[in-house]
Amino acid sequence: METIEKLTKTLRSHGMKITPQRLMIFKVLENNSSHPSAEDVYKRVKKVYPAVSFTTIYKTLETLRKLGEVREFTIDDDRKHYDPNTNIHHHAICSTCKKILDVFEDFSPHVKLPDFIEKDYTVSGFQISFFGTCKECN
Amino acid sequence: METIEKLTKTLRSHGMKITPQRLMIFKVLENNSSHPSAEDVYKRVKKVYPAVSFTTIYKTLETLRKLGEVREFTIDDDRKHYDPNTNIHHHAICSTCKKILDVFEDFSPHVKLPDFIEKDYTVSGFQISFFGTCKECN
DNA sequence: TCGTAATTAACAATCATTTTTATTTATTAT
DNA sequence: ATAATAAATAAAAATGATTGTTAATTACGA
Repeated sequence: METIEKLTKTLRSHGMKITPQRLMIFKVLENNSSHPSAEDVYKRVKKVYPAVSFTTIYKTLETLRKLGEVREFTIDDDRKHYDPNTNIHHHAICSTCKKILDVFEDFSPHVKLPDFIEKDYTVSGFQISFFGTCKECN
Repeated sequence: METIEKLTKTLRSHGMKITPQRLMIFKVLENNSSHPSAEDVYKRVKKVYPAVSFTTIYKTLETLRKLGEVREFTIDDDRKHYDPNTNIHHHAICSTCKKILDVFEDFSPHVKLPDFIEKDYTVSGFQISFFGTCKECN
């Protein structure tokens, strides 16, 4: 099944409208694994859809997040980033160029959660951020 | 050696002035492991030092960060948080009350860094965020 | 095709943080 | 100890990301 069709179904099942803006923003995200900010998304969408507003980008990103279609996260940056890959994975961040690389390794078998967390918390998952410097910036 | 004395020495060695504001902000942080935001720090400092300005809090927090006296980080929140514990440790965040708990477990022996990161990145460290719900919010 | 509620675009507002500027203060040399 | 001065502070304005408001537009069921 096409992912865009899956989105269409999801939207419909939630009684939400299928608008060109939503489809476009979703498509832009699907083809962008560079963890874009709202502004990045806005710029890309604007190329194809010059009349789009920033408000729509923000609203739609929140909609997609609520629907579980994108993951929202912050690094030590002043803006939020969006990731079309909602599967569990981790990140390696270059402290110089701020580029974010995906790390698809599954660490859960190796990371033993401390007992006190298990007792006091209902842990739903964990996220590892590797810090360092990438090849290009070295 | 008192930590406040260590700070005094560090400031002096960097040719920086030892001001009551700096000492107070540092003290507030030392006694606060709840990962306060700049505003949290401001409120606490203001109780003892009512004339303090927000600017000073921000400037001083940046100063302390540059000196390596505090760690700055962001969770999926819209504000930065400050941690007086600069040793490597991890966090457990309650998605309901947003409280942040320290996790002092050393995971480095158990987390095998993927080869491609080792090759492309000079990894300086990693940080694990555990997500879930705390006892009180369950 | 029409009616209507949802969505959008435009714009204003907000919130955290940063910058600017004039005043004050900690320190160093006298 | 005092004065000179470079750094730090307070106050206020500016900025930049994000959110709220409102009126116009549009998707879609009747």
